[in-house]
Amino acid sequence: MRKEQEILTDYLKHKGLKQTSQRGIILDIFLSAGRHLAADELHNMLRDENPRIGFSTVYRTLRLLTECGLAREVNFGDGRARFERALDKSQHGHLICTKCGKAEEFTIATMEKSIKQIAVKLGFKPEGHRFEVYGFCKKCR
Amino acid sequence: MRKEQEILTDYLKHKGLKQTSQRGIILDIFLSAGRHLAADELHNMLRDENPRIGFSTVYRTLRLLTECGLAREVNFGDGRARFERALDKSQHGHLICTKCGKAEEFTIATMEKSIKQIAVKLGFKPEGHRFEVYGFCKKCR
DNA sequence: TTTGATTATGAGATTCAGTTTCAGCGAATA
DNA sequence: TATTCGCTGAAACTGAATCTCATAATCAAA
Repeated sequence: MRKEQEILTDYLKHKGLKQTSQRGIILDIFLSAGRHLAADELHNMLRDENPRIGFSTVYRTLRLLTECGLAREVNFGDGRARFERALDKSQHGHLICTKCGKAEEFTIATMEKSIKQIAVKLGFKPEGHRFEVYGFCKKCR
Repeated sequence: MRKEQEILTDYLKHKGLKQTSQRGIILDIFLSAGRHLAADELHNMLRDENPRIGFSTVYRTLRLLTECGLAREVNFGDGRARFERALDKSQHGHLICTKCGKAEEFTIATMEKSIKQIAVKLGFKPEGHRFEVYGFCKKCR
């Protein structure tokens, strides 16, 4: 069993929730897909193979994956929540093209440290962050 | 006439748009208010003095202010667009308390440089960015 | 001024993503 | 296998944002 499936299983057990085929399928698709999927995009990807899985379930499962640390919600300012893999991925920022909508990732090693310093100075306890740069990608500029 | 009013007037003239009392009032309230106002919050602030100004107008005017560079749209992840003064304010990040919802600002002078370096390396042309840190503020931690 | 072209306004309707509801369904445990 | 209790899917609902349209207001020209 892949590590992510195990994490989900453990989380469900721990919370007294149930293992269902839908949850397994959704996790699989989520992991195999590229990054930054909106709930309805994932739902569309399921449709062909699993036409009986409803949007609500996809949505609820993405929430579940976020809760148990397998997914992370990101927002690119277009009013749709997107989800990306969270496990084994360090925090990073996104370069979002305002023309074609593509999102690239970038890491800033010093970013984490800077945040901590600022937060400590202001008595703020950081739990997570979001760093997005908007502009034009190589193709669209 | 304050500088901001002048900028709005110039912008309207330039675009062939019309000066209206509503636009003046909304700009005034926007400038006098604290930061990070949602459209409906601003609308509520108007209500007592100007019960005839509709929400649509507030909303459209905030868009207008954003267009002409007087306002900037910020998003704190709760699904509501907020607006803050843009003029004479350097780019900054926000520390957002996930408990009480309060947002503090912090400046990121060194971050600007990092962004530019990264963008250049990836062929990305940055136009603006958003940097938000979520956590617990001094009171709520 | 008055006129006339054109933009602005406000109330309500619409949209759209996200969320909730609820009547069965199905997984887990004994 | 029976019983319990969470899960599912379709549809209804929510709330913010956006659009529509009849009427009102602006402003440049006469």
